[in-house]
Amino acid sequence: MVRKRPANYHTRQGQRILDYMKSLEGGHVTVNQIVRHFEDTEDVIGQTTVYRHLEKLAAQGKIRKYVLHEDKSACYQYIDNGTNCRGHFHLKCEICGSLIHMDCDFLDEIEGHLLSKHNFQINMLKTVFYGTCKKCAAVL
Amino acid sequence: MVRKRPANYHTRQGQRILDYMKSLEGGHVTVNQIVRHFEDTEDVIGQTTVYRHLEKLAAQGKIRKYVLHEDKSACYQYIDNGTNCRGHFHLKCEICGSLIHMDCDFLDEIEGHLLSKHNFQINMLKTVFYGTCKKCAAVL
DNA sequence: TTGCGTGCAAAGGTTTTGCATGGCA
DNA sequence: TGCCATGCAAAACCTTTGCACGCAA
Repeated sequence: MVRKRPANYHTRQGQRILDYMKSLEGGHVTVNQIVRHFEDTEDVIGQTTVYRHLEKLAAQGKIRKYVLHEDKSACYQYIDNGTNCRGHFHLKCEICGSLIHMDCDFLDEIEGHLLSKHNFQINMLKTVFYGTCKKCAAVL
Repeated sequence: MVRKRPANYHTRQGQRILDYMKSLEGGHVTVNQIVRHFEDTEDVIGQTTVYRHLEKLAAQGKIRKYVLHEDKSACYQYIDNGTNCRGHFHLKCEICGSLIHMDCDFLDEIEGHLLSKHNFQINMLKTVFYGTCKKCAAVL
């Protein structure tokens, strides 16, 4: 029998990474930025460790991973558990990077359409709509 | 003065790549798949050449480049100016990993709603709907 | 002939993996 | 003590660039 353990030891590195992600208050960072941040504080954490923690946190739903086109590397962002993200979609601006939470009844229409017409059960927690937000569209 | 020449020589490789993209009838391929395709036909084309042609074709608007999250490499798709210029949904099954691309008028509704109600211009090339496909839902 | 096209090789960058060591419980 | 976590080094990948040679016009 394969038992999947929680296996979440409390380590200095794990705690520091989570704390740092929280401290960003919604801002997004790349793995490299995280590594450099800890180098600056002389509290070095190996990049392999950073990758592995981010992967774990993303799987737990504590952070979200983005792959923005302009950047070559992925961006990660902490998700505040205080706000319940279950009932809405996320809009990610590809230009300024801001994440917009969309609470709207239209959500049900999308969900219903995909399920009834395409037999597809959408996962709202993971799905992100990419595009251009109001502010950035105005500048263009 | 910098003069940008058209500089479009007609070559075997360029023609074969364009023909192949057209033959896919809307399907996606990666650079690797293209290279392997020509290896199979014993009409080998270097991957550098493939990259450069795809870049050129994308700049000309003849093909579309997708950078999908989970995939490591970019996907390219021929754009049929007659029928296929509208774009489509991308549904990614989180269980079996299959990518479903489907044309549906509902796309316009989503686009319109996000723009009119939320001032958000969605980028359908980048947006992927995550969830569970029909087959995998049946197994669960 | 001119100069772009081609493709090998190598570089550049991100992410993953192997493995010996370190550290939590 | 038993595992998991860590992090160095190396591998695995994708994409771009340098350069000599090929080929279209």
